[in-house]
Amino acid sequence: MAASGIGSGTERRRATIHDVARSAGVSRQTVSRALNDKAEIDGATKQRVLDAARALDYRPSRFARGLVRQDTTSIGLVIPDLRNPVFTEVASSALEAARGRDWHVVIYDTQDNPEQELSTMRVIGSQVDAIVGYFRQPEEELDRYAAGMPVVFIDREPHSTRFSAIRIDGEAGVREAIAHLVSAGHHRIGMLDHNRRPEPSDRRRWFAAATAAHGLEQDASWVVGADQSVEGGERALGRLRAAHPELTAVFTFNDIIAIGAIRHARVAGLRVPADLAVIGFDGLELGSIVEPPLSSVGIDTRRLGELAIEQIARLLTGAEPLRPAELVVRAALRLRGSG
Amino acid sequence: MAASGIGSGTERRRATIHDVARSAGVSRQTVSRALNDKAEIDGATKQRVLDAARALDYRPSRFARGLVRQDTTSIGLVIPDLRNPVFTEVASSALEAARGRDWHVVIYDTQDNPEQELSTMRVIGSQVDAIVGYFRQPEEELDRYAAGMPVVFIDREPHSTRFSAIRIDGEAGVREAIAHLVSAGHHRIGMLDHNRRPEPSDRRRWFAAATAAHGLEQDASWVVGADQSVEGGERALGRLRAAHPELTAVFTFNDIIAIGAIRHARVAGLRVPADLAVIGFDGLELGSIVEPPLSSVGIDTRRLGELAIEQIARLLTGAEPLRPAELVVRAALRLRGSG
DNA sequence: CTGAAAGCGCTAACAC
DNA sequence: GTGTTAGCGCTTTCAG
Repeated sequence: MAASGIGSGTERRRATIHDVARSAGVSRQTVSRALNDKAEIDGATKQRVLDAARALDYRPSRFARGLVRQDTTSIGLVIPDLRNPVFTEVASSALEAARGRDWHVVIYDTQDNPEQELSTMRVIGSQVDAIVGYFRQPEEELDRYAAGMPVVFIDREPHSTRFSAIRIDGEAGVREAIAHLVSAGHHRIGMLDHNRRPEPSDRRRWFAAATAAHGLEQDASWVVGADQSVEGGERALGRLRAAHPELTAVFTFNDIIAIGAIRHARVAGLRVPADLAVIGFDGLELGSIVEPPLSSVGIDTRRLGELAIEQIARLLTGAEPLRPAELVVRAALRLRGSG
Repeated sequence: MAASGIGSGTERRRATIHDVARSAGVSRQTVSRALNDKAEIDGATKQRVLDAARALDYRPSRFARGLVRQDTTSIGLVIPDLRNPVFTEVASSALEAARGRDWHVVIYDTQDNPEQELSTMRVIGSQVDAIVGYFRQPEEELDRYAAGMPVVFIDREPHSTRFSAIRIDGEAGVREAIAHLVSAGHHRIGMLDHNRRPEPSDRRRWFAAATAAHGLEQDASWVVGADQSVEGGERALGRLRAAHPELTAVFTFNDIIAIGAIRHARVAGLRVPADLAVIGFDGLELGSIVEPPLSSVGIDTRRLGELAIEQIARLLTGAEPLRPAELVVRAALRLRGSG
């Protein structure tokens, strides 16, 4: 009987601890002891058990094990689109924070489709202990599927206390950005917002407040919606410039859109930042590879991930949860060249 | 005896199906029926059970459920660095393919650290049914920790039949790239390889073969190693140009390094592709946001993900696994502007 | 339509 | 050192 599994038979049943015990001529707990490196076991028996286990291609059932030692926790991370660097950085940070607690992270990509948020919730519900991520569906809908599981939103304000949320506070950062632009002589500043509900975005509100504070011209025509993609930003800036040819600076909902804006500028023969200043939001590493490097109101994604995981931990253990005021990540202006 | 969760105390014990049954005054199986939407149950009883469950904040144990219905499968996806777009695209593709089979994907980021591959293997071993990902550790090491689990490598040639692998075949694509450069008049072509073992990389071998086929000058001085980052590419091109100022084109190990090369060129005042042509490898979406857009020998990451998942499926069910010759993704030249 | 019994695969107690 | 006895929480027979 060769070492590497039965392979040859047509039957497929995974060996259990029982099979190993029988094959090694010991009891099940002896097998368990050998496999889990317990102290109270004879060296020779242990080896015999290990050999038998290997011969049978035995692997313990994670379900049986999880059932009896109630320790492993895993959380679900729900992301709209893993190919979008905005979310990748957050995912990476959450992963890092989770590793620190020996948690497992099951990741779900909803493909930017709200319908999938619900199906994900349902399927995830029976696989993880808590959920953190981005959601667009109404809270009642999500709650229906979440079945009482702890849920932490990212970048979304919950209405009820049923959900926690990590809030991104970019008010001061956006104010900085606008102040910087104004001091550089810009008075015609537009914005490329996202183009989906809920509108207007917080970021737009911060923009409106900041421009108002400087007495800049302000009406809805200075803001246009953009798809969350480079092409989206490119097109949106086209529309904005059509409405306001006198534009000299633009603030965007996120860095991806900002990169689109820079590309539009280049195609249109505008120098950045001389003819058109561009400031994004998020502060992605990605921003440093475009030319000129993107200035941005950036957030600390590592802290964001850590906060989310910390809150989950509290929710899970029943410890005092962090209060909304503590669940905030503040953004700050990072000048890199484009604005 | 009672001993059940009083809920109001400081104790935290999750309600079980038993608690719900008692609270609703029915048996455990009736609860199970209500929760799983089975047919044979009275509407009123069902509602009563559901209410009780909600009141107790009951959620079924995934372990107990998994133990009895042996269906849910989850796989581990091991990635060196989720912030590196090279891996993000692959991860995203694997996720997509896994969703199609209702599999769960637990993702692990080894932070580019081979040590972590092993610890990840160990911790992952008891949490997933199979593993797919990038590894640098020797096979024997990995095998020691993988405990007989199916493992599929990405972009790595296994020595034994113990492991499967998805191979990236860029030979023809690199040949195309070099042919293109030569036909555009380039005869001094260098390469920025990666700088870690095993060296030389396949990509370097393909490069050597392709340049040799065109009778180009060829020795080790035309290839320099680079860190897998934009800065790495930037520095490496500096060294290459120092050795060969007459260089007019460069092929790189991957797109990230290529982007660094483009940046170096800009800083050095070289026009791309007029003074220096740059062709990367991978064909990332990312390449289209730099200026000029990056030409690259690209692979179909979706197909890569799908192949990996398909192979895992076969390994898991005992079906005939795909043969190495079928586990190949071929790369092809994608001209976009930089070369 | 509902309940009683049995067992999924494993480990934590306690025996010996 | 090793085996025996009990469950972990759930779903599946099979009776009623």
